[in-house]
Amino acid sequence: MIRHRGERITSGRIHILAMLLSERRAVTHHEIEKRLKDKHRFDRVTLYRVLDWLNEKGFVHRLVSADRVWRFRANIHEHSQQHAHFECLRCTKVVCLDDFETAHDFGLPEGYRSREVELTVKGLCAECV
Amino acid sequence: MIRHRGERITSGRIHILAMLLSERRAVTHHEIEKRLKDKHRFDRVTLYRVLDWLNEKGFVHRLVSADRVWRFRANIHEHSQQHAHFECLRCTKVVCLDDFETAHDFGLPEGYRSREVELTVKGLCAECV
DNA sequence: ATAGTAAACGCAACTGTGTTGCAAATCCAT
DNA sequence: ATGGATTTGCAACACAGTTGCGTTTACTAT
Repeated sequence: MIRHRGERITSGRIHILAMLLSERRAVTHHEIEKRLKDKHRFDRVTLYRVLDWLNEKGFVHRLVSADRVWRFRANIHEHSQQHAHFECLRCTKVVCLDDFETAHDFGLPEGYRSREVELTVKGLCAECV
Repeated sequence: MIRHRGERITSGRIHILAMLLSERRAVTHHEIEKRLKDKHRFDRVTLYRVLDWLNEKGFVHRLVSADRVWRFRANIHEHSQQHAHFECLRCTKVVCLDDFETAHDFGLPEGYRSREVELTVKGLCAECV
């Protein structure tokens, strides 16, 4: 995937992107570190840099939830300007809701320009209900 | 307002709530500190605690934006479970959009329960266009 | 294959937000 | 006014994320 776009390949990028692709939730850097610790041990900084890079290149997207921690998720629909996420109020898990459509007219003030829309639904996930 | 609800009054709570009520944006603790520095100087911790308290008591609400900083805003419509915010991608200003209605069915997974909905529109504000 | 170069990595040190423990100050009911 | 609970300020801390820099790695040109 990465080579196909003519980008530089490193083992970090491969493992991290593969892990994110296999995961349907948005995950924190801790979760990534933990899941990859047998395969490859990364410095925290490297992890952040790889994730930023993946984000910049459009392979993943990044979101911040109520605990103020970045979470990352592989992009399924590229170039999508709409994201919807569910945050569990109890276990803080974040799930991406891929299929949503919004009414687009949310009374923006005069002169304001919308570029991206993010919808966050907070509640309880199936395990925490 | 605070007394009316039978809650304890302190000068911090008064000044901070008054400031938030007079402001139509969601503001960071820095902005609050700056705006109040002639009237009253607070310790950072006190500010956070007052803001948490105001949030718990439902006088204000709290949101985290892309810079991972809490922002606070006085509640206009109490008990509202829907918030909409606009974030400027250039100046990171946050404005609350009070009038929005959502289509309510965002395909939550089986067993998930929605309790709060937050819509964030990212783009450029009038000054940054 | 090999050498050279640009990019990526690891380490250490740093920044900034937000939190905790505790003693001193303040609020408010009596 | 006074006593007891609540708030405040200070110092120290926790943790996510960042920066600088010297070393290593990936790719390119030979």
